[in-house]
Amino acid sequence: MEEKSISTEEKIKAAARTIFTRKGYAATKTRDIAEEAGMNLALLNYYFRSKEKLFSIVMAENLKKLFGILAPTLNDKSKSLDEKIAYIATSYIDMLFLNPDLPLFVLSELRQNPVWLRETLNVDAYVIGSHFMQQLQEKKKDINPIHFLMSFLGMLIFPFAARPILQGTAALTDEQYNQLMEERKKLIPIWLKCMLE
Amino acid sequence: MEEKSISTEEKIKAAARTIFTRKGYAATKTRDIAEEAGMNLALLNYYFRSKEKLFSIVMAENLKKLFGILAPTLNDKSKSLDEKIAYIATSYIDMLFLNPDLPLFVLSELRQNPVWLRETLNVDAYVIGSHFMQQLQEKKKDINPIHFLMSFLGMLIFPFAARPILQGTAALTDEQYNQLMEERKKLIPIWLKCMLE
DNA sequence: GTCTATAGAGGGATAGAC
DNA sequence: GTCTATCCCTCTATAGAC
Repeated sequence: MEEKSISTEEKIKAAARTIFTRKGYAATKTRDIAEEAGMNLALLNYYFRSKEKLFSIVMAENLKKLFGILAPTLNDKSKSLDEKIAYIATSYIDMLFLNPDLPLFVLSELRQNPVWLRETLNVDAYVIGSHFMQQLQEKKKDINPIHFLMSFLGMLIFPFAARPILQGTAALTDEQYNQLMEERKKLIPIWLKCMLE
Repeated sequence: MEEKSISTEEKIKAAARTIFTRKGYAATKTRDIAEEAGMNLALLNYYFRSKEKLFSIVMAENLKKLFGILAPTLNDKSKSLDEKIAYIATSYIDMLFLNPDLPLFVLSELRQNPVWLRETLNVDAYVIGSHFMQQLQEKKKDINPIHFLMSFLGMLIFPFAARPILQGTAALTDEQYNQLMEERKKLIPIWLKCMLE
């Protein structure tokens, strides 16, 4: 409620987001978060009741970031199928550039605790039942549109989830990796178009 | 060295594989492994020196399972590009059916500790420098073949990594999910062929 | 080889001074 | 609001009986 408190609370939340998202719930120590935030451990429990409470806030934010981008575009009836695909490919890769740890974090933690999905946002309505999925179904009547959604997201997300492996084994510099991801903004829509012919 | 010991040792290793692969290193308690193995906690440390030692064995096995399938086929010079793709799609999906937690486990743990890759198997030589990659390069001279590898693996792996989300949001029964994965054995090669035209 | 009991460290949470 | 000191539980690892 005080002036200072807002800044401190935000600092803790930012630190928690960083550490939790990078290491996951179990591997994260509250002491690490405090250190990252540049302050004492006791403040975590002063502002947020517990490690778990802090985590749930971070998780909700991350889920929103990961699905929030998707839902509005998927249901934008003014956009054609191709336009949706091109727009999502670009904006999703841009978002993943800024939040590279997000996909693996969400996939891992959600596997342990699938409850989150229902509680925070109802993805089923806005993703599975979206205008985008209807357009896919129309275009390819004999194939379940979920197939295309899985492939689309897989092509977008996998290179970020597997970045350490890719860079390690293919000996890619950061510049080379970044350039590849830039190229994918154009390539993935081309590929999807071809898959839908 | 005794007769009984082999069985017990294997039981522990199997339990460790299950729990570690499902929950990751940090979230796994040695007590859980002991319970899963149906025996006492002290036996873990009798057969394997520590939690970490046991983990490294499981990790090595999992890495081998995940990449071991790939390497021989990727370098089989008697197989055409299309044959390689078709064979890998089928065998990889079959393997993932049996080990659904494998990809997320390896991706997550490797992110924390990229050392593993170099130590256990040199993926760079057998995957990045494979005959498969050469074939891709020849077929599409103006596109980095890593793009196709990323998309191929993404399309194969993502549906398994995201299974809880998919099943939860799309309200898929296990049968429906399994059928989708079966369909992908044929669809993914068709899609890749089209991407390579 | 297998068990029970316990040592010892680490980490989440709180008390209480300022 | 912020800090130090500390409680207390959980978890890994080991000692020692059988």
